[in-house]
This record gives sequence, structure tokens and C-alpha cells, in this order.
Amino acid sequence: MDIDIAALNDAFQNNKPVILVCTCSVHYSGRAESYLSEGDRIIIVKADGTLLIHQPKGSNPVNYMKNATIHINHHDGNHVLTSQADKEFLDIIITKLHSASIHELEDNAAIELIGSERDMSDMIYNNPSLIEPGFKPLSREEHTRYGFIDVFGNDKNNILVVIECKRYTADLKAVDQLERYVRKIKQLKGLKHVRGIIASPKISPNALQMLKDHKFEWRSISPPNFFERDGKSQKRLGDY
Amino acid sequence: MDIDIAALNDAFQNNKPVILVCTCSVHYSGRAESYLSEGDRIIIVKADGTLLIHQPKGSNPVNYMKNATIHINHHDGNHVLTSQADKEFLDIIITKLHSASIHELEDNAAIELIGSERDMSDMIYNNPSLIEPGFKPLSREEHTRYGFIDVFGNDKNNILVVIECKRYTADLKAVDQLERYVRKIKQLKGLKHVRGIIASPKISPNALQMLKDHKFEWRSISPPNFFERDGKSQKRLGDY
DNA sequence: GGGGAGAGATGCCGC
DNA sequence: GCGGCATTTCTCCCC
Repeated sequence: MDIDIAALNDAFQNNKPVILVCTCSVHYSGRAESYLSEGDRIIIVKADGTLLIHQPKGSNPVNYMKNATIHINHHDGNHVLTSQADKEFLDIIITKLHSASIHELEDNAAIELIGSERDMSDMIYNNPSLIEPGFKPLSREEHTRYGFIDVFGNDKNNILVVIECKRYTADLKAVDQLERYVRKIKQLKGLKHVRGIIASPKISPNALQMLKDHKFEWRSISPPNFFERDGKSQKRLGDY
Repeated sequence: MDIDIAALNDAFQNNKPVILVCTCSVHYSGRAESYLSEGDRIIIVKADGTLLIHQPKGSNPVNYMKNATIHINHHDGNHVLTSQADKEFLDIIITKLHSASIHELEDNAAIELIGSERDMSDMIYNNPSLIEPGFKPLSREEHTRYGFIDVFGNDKNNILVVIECKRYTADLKAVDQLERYVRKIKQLKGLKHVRGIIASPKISPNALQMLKDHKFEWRSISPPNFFERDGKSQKRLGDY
């Protein structure tokens, strides 16, 4: 390699992104302990001290560290990259450095995302009839005072309704959450009857059973701007 | 750039990892919809069709796709990388390609990790007095028959005990889980009284309150082989 | 393949 | 800073 140790350490110190491709083994100690024996990996060090170690397969980094202080040195004929954060330590023994590059990257853009659970609760607030005729959401301020309930309102008989939104399949944990909110609201307001509703595109069989056990209800509702595309009806750049 | 489009498409087809550093914008459509305006990014394509787009900061990819079929083409004077999986679509418009590299990586190693919640429940099975004198865990087979309960046993008075382990701070969701398991066991066994215990190094104030409301208990227990190191007492490679 | 649950989860927001 | 909670969560295990 023609990039030397000094240049890499300078890049680490001056917050320049670095990409290494190498054969290495990895030790980690911190929130847990891990060891990864020798193999080929891609190592990325970002401007903010993020360290990522990627194997040739899999979507998640096999090891990582945030806000790391990083150095690279020679040791026993190998390169050794040491990474340290608060109470965490990571050592990479690099037996072969295939490539190393230092970059200057500028990116001020933030991702815009549509279709989150928050978008779903916004949609219900704006279209309360999605739940049922006569459903009247209460103000957002009211709702925050009693916790992180997604949607909170009155039905046509002025019975309080707590709604938990899930953007995909509602599971047992979703019913847990709803049950906890309903219990809390009953206690806070001194009410005997509060309705609980899960709004989601799907619900697991066990979750549906638990829902029924608690006399709660389910509404099949999908997050906004969410289409399960079949690829045939969509014009895309790759089609040109 | 001296790596041409044909070589990149060949790499994508033949499962060779590719690293691109470029200025680009990104559209995603699938489980949600997203748009990311122009900026400098690192793009990794792995041997298994994993696509990762990383900004110069942050530990998570800003966009990603698994099992993707990937092509790169010219379009309107730019490079356009299109990625497609089941019902997901991602387009990257590359206005400037700073570097592109194709790799041949071999890695058959799997990470070994110590200190998980499973290690914690193993520790309690092997050292039941960590919970209290006279606690007798039941067999692992027994426990799997009734669900995913971490530890399941009898106290010295032969009262059933359900234990939920958390490797860090136990929160409201942990109490939800314990409450659901205890309810299930009471129902399955037709019992009036079943004890519930959370074993974790910490517990949040609200979770502790909810625990008390349900007459459950808490034990301060840490996962095995877990040390909060201070860096001074540890010899490391970087110290040499 | 779906359901259930952990993760060295991460990231966001609110107090 | 901690607490609560969503996530294009991801991953693993088990049915």
C-alpha cells in the first residue's frame, strides 16, 4: 500500500473519512465481549468517529463503535488499529491491507421519509372516520399530557378511545402497550370503561386473541403513501 | 474514473463487492418512501446483494436494501444505479463518481459474543441462589413448553416463579412482558398466585413503580463477563 | 414462512 | 442526562 500509517493517523485526527479493505481479526470489549477470527473485511471510519467493520455478506456491521478515538500502529509485523470510546475498546489486527483511501466528503442533506407510524397517527387525526363514524380525536396537547398515546379521542357515545398505531403487523407487544395505556388512562381519569383499538395493516393471530381477551378492537389501516408495488405499474429510472 | 460501467455491472452480476464514493441523490420506495437530496456518500454493494448507502456521519446507513438486483447505467449525463428487491425499489443518481473499486473478499469467520441475555439466564440456571435461597429452576424443556420465558422455577415454598432477564436497564416493556407471562402461566396451570421477578443490573423508576403495582419483584443482577472498564486497569494492544 | 423476542440494538424526542 | 418508544429496524430461534 502506498498510503502510510502517518497519513491514516492524520486522517483519523482530522475527521477525514477513511475506507480500508483488509484481512483482519477483531476483539471487542465493552457492553459485551466479542472475538472475530481472521477474514476479509471493509472498514469505514467516518468524520464523526463512527467505526464500522463489514464482512463481505450481511447488512449489519459485524463490529462497530461510535464517537471513537482511533489510531493505527505497527505491532509484530502487522498493522493494528485501536478504537476507544467511553467504556469500550476495539482492536483490529490487520494481517494484510488490501487498500486504504482517505476522503473529503461533504453532505448536508437529511433524509425525508414518508410512511412512519407518526404519519399514520396524523392521518387518523385528519380522517377520524377511518376508525369509525362519530369518532372525535382530542387535541394533541391533551394526548401528550397522558403519555405517548398515538391517538386519543371520544367515540360517538363519548366513551374514551385509546388507539395504538403499528405500521406493519401488530404483535403481542403492541397489545401489551395498548393494555398499559388503557389501564393508565382508566386510573388517571377514574373511569370504568375505556376502549382500546389497534390500527395496523395486519395483526398476528396470537395478538388478535389477546386483543379479544381484553375486549379491545382492531382496525385494518395502512400507513399513508404506502403501496405494495408490483413493479409493472411503475415507471422507474431503470426502465429507460 | 478508470473503472467503467461494464466492469461494475459485471461485478454486480458476479457477486463481487463494490465500493463507490460519490456525490448522489437517492429515492427509495418500498416499506416506506424516502428521498435524500444531493451529497457525498459511500456506497457498498456486497457479495450477497446487500446495498448500503452511508453519509459521512452517523452509524446507520441512510438507505439500504437486502437481496438486491443492481445495475448501473448512464442517464442524462449521470450514472444511475438502480437497485431492486422483492417489492422495493431504490434509485441513486450519481452526479459525480469520486472513486469506484471492485474487490474479491473471502471471510468464513463468525463472530463469537459473550454477555447476552441468554448467557444471563444460563448463569441463573447454574446459580439459582442469585435469585434467592431455595430457588429451584425447572428444566429447560419444561420452560420452552410454556413459551419464551427466560427462567422458570419454584421458590422454597413451591410457589411458581417467572423470571424475565434484561441485560441492561429494565423498562416498562420488560414489565409488560413479565405481566403477560405470569398471566399466561396462571391461566395454563390454573394457579391463583405466581411470582414475577425481573433480573437486571438496573430498572427505570416508572418500571419499578409498575412492578410494585403488580406485586412483582426486582433483583439486581448483571450479565456474566461484563465489566465496565475504566481503561486504566486493562492492558491493551494499543498501549504497547 | 410466520411468530416471538433479543440487540454491544440505533435514533428521536421530551423532560 | 435518562426515559420511553419507533425502526424501511435486523437477526435468530422455533413452530
